[in-house]
Amino acid sequence: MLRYTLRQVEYAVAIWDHGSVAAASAHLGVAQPTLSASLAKLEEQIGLQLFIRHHAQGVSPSPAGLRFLAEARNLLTHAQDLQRDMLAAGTAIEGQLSLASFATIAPSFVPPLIKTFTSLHPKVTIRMAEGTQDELFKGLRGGDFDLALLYDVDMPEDFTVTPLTSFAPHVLLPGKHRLTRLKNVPLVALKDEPFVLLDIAPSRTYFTRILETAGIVPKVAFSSPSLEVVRGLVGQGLGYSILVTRPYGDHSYAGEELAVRPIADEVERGVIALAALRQMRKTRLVSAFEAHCVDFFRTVKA
Amino acid sequence: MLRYTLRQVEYAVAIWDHGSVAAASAHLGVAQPTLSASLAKLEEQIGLQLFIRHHAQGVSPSPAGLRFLAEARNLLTHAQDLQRDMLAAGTAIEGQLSLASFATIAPSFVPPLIKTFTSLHPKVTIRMAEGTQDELFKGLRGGDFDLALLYDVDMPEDFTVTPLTSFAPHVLLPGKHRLTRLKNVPLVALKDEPFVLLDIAPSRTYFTRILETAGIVPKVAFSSPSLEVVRGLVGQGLGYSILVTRPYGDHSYAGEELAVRPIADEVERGVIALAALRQMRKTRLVSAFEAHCVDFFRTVKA
DNA sequence: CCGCTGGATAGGATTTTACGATGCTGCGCT
DNA sequence: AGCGCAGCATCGTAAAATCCTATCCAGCGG
Repeated sequence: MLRYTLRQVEYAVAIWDHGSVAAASAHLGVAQPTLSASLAKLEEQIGLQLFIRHHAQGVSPSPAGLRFLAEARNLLTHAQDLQRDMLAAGTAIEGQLSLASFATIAPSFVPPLIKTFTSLHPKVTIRMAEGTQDELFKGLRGGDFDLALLYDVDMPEDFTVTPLTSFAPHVLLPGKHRLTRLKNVPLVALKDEPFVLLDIAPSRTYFTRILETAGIVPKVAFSSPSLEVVRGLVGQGLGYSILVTRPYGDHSYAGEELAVRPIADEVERGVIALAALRQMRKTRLVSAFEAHCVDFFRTVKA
Repeated sequence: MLRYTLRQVEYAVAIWDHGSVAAASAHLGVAQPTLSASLAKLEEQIGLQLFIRHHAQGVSPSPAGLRFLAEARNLLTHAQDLQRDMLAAGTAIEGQLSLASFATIAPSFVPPLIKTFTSLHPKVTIRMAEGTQDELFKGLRGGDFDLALLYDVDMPEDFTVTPLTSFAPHVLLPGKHRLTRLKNVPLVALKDEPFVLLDIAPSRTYFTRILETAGIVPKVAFSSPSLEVVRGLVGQGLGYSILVTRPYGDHSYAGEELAVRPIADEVERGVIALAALRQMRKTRLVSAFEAHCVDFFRTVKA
């Protein structure tokens, strides 16, 4: 248990600097008896007489006091540095931001977001992480991330959600599929086709809900948690898929041609949002990044 | 002005270490609401949320909190180190002692005193200084010295004095002086001899007082603040002197023979003492050295 | 000897810190 | 599904710390 306070150290060092209790009192804007008592108490608590009192002539450090005071000043600056850093961390836009992103969203949006934000605020560094929705939730709740970029689907109550933009899901077909003739694909047309499901929460429930809302029971032929594996499977002609994320270039990793078609029906759009733990008080850095994301997607859309 | 206390930091770090307020409470022996309130206040004062609260599952640091806590732990160990050092400085026999000595006493006694003390307490270092009585007083009052070794003559009221030993003053004569025939020299025999005065306070008044008490008005032919210069002057046959300090070997620096004779009269002895500022609370190191000096002179005399 | 300077003390108001008791909420067990 | 448990927050209150104003007291200088 510590037996002295930073306040006491602060006062003692000020008395040292000014050579007298009275001078320190004037300089600190604290009553002289306050300093006198504080010093007496500090001396009692550390069991060391710090100053020699000269009547009407101030005080001077004792030999042992001198050693304490030198060290005490170090401690004081240490404490002041910490305070400065922390006040800055709460109010300035600098330091580290921990951003997590849903795996399929990250590649398209995180790099440009970071690029534009850090060029506005060069003193900011951003740590990135990816994961499934559950991992993002866990990370936010566990304090691993400040913010998470994800789809606004099945969000628990303890998060705040800031919608950024939305995308209509599309049908993904093998390049040579007969339905590629259609400009827009009605969901009923997929009724009997084999379905390749992107199997990550919450995408899984989102996609099946779209189909079931249209009265279709999807025939899940394959499923994978990897977007690129799903695209590869479709490319191989093993079925169709319904996706929101649309990488640049309509080819799978293996090179097969893919066809992307809008859905003719009115369907629930995939809403990309920024989530934060509701109970977390946001630092200015976090708020600034949040605002930046909103801006970014507004200007991208326009 | 610092906006947080070491106590708050201590508690916050403990909460971090134990993963929950309740666990920290049990470990610190402090009521849980106390920690809870202390933490809330700290968070408010530094403007940062440090922990995320999990209902019935403890707390975990937020991303920003983690950075604070890491730094805070450094500060805490810094503060604890300082406290440990200072408690040790007050109670253990280690660290630095600042010892001043009256110039003529130093050469004979300071080296053996230090030798014996540091061999008993190897962790002690001793800084030495020499000076005239006035310089010793000033240094003690100004906090430059812990203790001063001096003659107990004309001591102001604001010092404590610990007598260590005493020496009878002696008459110093040129080697060939006619009075060297006497085994003891009565002071009246010096009545018309030229006197060489060791002119340092308080020796000056001490020696003249001895002579005047015997009804003699000394004929001061020469005076010098240096013991060895006085001995040299006597060696040259320029007069006699009265001294207390008696170096080994009865020759001056220049090599002239000197004769030392006891004083036949009953005279005031020169009392060597250890002085400290009365208002100074003594550290254990200072007390130990004081006790050692008393011991040392008791055994030397025996 | 008197006034000035500067530290210590006294008394009292305010703030802080601590406690016990209790409330509230999510998790896990039955 | 409900219930108990775990764990943080809140409330009320007592004790302690902090700070203020007013005053005292001791050296020093004129």
